[in-house]
Formats: sequence, structure tokens, C-alpha cells
Amino acid sequence: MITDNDLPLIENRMKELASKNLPIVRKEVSKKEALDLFSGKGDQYKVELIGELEDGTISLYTQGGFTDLCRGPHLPSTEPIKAIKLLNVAGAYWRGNEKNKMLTRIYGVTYPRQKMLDDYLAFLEEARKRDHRRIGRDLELFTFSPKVGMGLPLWMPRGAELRQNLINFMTRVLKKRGYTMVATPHIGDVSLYKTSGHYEKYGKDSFQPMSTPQEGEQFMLKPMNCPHHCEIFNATPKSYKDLPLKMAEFGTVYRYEQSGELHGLTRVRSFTQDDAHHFCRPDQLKEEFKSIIDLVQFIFKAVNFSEFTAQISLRDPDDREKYIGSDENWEKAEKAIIEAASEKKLVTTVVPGEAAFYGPKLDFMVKDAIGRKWQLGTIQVDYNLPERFDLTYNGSDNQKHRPVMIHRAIFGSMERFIAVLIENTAGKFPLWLAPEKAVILPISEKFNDYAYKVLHFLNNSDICTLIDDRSEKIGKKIRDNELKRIPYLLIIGEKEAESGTVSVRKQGEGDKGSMKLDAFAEFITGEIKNEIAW
RNA sequence: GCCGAUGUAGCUCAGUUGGUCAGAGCAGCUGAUUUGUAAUCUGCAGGUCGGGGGUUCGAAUCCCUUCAUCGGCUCCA
Repeated sequence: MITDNDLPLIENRMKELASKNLPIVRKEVSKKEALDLFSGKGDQYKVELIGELEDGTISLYTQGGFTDLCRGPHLPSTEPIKAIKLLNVAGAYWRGNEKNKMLTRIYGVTYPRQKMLDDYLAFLEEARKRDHRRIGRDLELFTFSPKVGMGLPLWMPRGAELRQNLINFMTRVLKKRGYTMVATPHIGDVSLYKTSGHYEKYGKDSFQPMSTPQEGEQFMLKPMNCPHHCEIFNATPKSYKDLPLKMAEFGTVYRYEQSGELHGLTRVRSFTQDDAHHFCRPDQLKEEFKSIIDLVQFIFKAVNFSEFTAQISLRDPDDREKYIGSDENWEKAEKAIIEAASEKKLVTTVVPGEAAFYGPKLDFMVKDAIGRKWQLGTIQVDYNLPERFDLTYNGSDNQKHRPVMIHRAIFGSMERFIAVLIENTAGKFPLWLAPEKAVILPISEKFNDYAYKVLHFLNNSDICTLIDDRSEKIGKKIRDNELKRIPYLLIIGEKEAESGTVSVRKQGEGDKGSMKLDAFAEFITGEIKNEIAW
């Protein structure tokens, strides 16, 4: 068994071999030769791989006394290998299938120069400081409690304020874009999810249904909002004039995740989606889809996520059993996504086999501090739920027609979005998102009266402000509040009290001079408007 | 769930081969100080060393087990 303790030994051996400047030689062999070679070595895994390769495409690489099966390419020799660091060891299922045996995989990096490796390791070190779990604790944004349960985040006051700022912003944007807000319960009858198909697909791997003591009704914790929204759609007759109908909810959902899957706020068992469903006519599908891409771009720009990637997830053509719905509808849905993305000039990668079981999707990913990609926004076309819930509208021909549904989330979930936001900003949130915009620092207790007047004035002006009236020296207060990443520090002493001003210090930038109190309030309000207006 | 690692006060960490080893700094509370742009001083309080079991005269230290966390794998409606 290999453990972390073995890594230095292996690393030294690698460096030793690299310094020998061994040539690495490629040789193409027949399938039979390859099979003979590796079965002779008793290498069952290589033999398995070779068995699936085409004769004539098999290449071997030899370095010193070691010969390996590999498609290549390889370095011409070990000469360029100058700097090696083995990072960790982890289990990995053979060929990525959890039904297979788990092998041991060693992760490492190498660079042609030691300086480049050092830079990378320094980057990893810096990235650890931006870990949202660490910042979340230091800035008192969120926490977890074993008593509440793993994977169930608790939003602390400052985190809840931040979260609410995002929700308020999104709500304003949605209303401007013609969405209507709804609200639905956290549980739903099992039959709801049987109708939707989720029970059959995920029922066994979910939190199990709870039942009422007298009636024996069966309820599930809501794992998604769409079935509830379908029932709202169904509650009143719909006309083609009502479409597209865009129904939005900040809906909290609960999903069972395996214990090893949980990860800070990015992978949790309870999370709040900024969920919405567009119910539209088939001919409106592409336009609706494009409008959502536009919304994603708008929101991501607002929070400075300039480096996102977009992925189109299609059905696995070799495994149609995994999916529900007709081939015809799948083809229509996939075509609509591809065309919409192309017409919006979105750079995408297409990945077969990654679709949801009911439809293809377009996902937007943003990286965390150490470069892991997380799915945030998602747009999914769905012909199935409208069938299953028998959703209809009256067309201009006075006939019943079936709408198409688009599921979409922009943030994805508040939890994951904020995690990525924290890692991308290192906790230095833009003013409009910051839990508190300013903190007042009186030089001494003598100025507390004026300081509290300032506090009340700002809070009454909808500028969330704190006061630090501890009997500490001003340098200490500045340090502590800088570390809390509060955007503006307002220093108040004799001069300010006499002139009705505040001395403004911007987080991370230092002294900005003094301003009249009302001018400061206007300035802050203006800054926030600038940040989220465009 | 699987593989590996980690788990000492709220946080960051010390604790030699098992034997006054339960400690420090920061945070907290006291008192003093009333301070002009990134750490004022004093005192106090805080931990059944993740939980449980075992080995031993004796366990934070060794073994087993369990829980949680971290890095991956798998999964992700």
C-alpha cells in the first residue's frame, strides 16, 4: 500500500532517473506483440486495454528498462524534467467505474524549471488563503454544526446579509425581465415525484419519504422545485397569450449526497436555487433560451465572473436507457440549445452523456481558487414534464396545445455561488454585496455622541453601518476592521465632530480624506448604483 | 459510498522514545488607558487532547472502532 509517507521516496527516485537523461523511445507494435508483452508481465489492466484497441494503432514507450503502453506523446528524453513535486495519493476506480476495483493514483506536477514549480506551489499556498471555508469562518459568513447535520449550512448574520443582497438584486432584475415570483413548500407528496419521474430515477438515492402518523401520507423533502411549479401552471387555464410564462422562486431543496461528496458550500445537502421555469410555445423555445443566455451574461458581468466556460450537455447516444422522452423531442431540444448558443456567439464545449435524464442542458462553470470548475448557471430544455403533468394552453385555434418547459438557474444555488464568489474575491466583496458598507471608528470615547449620530444617519439612509466603540487605539481598530473586509472605515475625532464630517478610509487603499456626512451617504449610494446599473 | 490523510481551548499551533504535558499567541471577559490612520498594558477565564473501547502501574502519545473534516475517485435531478 502506498501512503503519503512514500511520496518523498518516489519523488527522489524520479529525480534520480530524470538526471540520467534517458531517451524515451516510441515503438509501434502489433496487437499480438503487445498482448504477449503485457500478459508476460502479468499486467492484467494493460491486457484489458489492449484487447479493446485496434490492431495497428498500438504504441509502446520505453525508457531505460521500463516499457509502457501509451498512446503518447511523450518527451523525447528525461532531460527536460527538472522539478518534480508529488502532491497526494488518492484512490481511483479502474477506468472510472465504481463497480471496478479501486487503484491507487499518485498526483504530482513537474515543470522544466524549479522556479516555475515554486511559483505553482506558492500559488497553491495563496489559494488556500482564499478557500471559502476559511474565509467563511474568519468573516463569520456561515458555519456548519454536527448537531444540525453535515452538509446543512447555517448562514450567520453577515453571510445572510450578503446572501440577501444577492437575492434582492436578482429579484429586481427578474421583475424587469418579466418573471413572476412564486413560493412553494419544502415537502411534496410522493405521488408528485412519481408523476415527474424523479422518484423512479432518484427515489432510492434520496432522503427517504416521511409519513404522517394518522393518515399514513408519504411526503418527500423537495429535491427540486419544478413539479411544484407545474402544479401552479396547472392551477389556472392558460392561453397562448400568457406565454412565455416565467415563474421564479428562490427555492430551498434537499438532496442526499454521499458523505464523501460534501464540500464546504459547493456541495451540500440543503441549498437554495434561484430557480425559474419558462413555459413557452414550441416556436418560442429558441428565443427564450437566448434570453436566458443573455441574463446569465448580464449577471456574471455584474459579479465580475469574466472567465466562465459554457458546456452543452447532450444525451449519450450509446445509452438511451438513461433518459426519458421521445427521440424526436430530444433532437428538437438539442438542436434548440446548439442554435441558441451559436446565435449568442457563446463559446461552448459539447459533452455527450452529460444531459439530465429529461433533457439536454447548457451549463455555465466558474473556477474556484485552486482551479476546480463548479457548475453555477444551468439552462435545460424539457419536453417531458409538460407531458407528465399534462400541461396545456389554448392556442389561437382554440385547441389544446402542449407547452415546452425550460428549467434555469443563474446563480445555480446561493450556497455554491457565494462559495465561488468568496474564492474569486478573497472576501473583498464589491460595495453593493458587502454585508456592511462602512464601520465608524471613534478616536476616543469623547466622540461617541457624534459617532452614534453618524451611525444612525447612515443606517437610516439604508447604508448598513457598524460602529467600533471599544476603547482601543485607532490603529488597532483600523487593523481589525480592515481584516473584516468592511469597504469603508470612517474615522471620527475632534475635527470631524466639529465640522460635521467623516474621515474616509477605503479598505485596502488607505486614507481618502474627509467628507461631509451627507455627501458621504450620497457618495455610497451613488457607488452602489454605479456598480449594479450599467 | 470507496482510497489516503488529519482531528489538542472560538482560531493558529507547541507537546521529545507513554511518566507534573494539558501549554502559547490571537480572539473573549476584567481593570487601567482616551488614543489621529494596520496590533497599548494588567489580570482572569477557556480543553473529559473528536467520541467509544482496549493495552499498561500509568495514554494527548500505542492498538481497535466510530464520527467529522481535508485531498481525490464515483455520483450530482
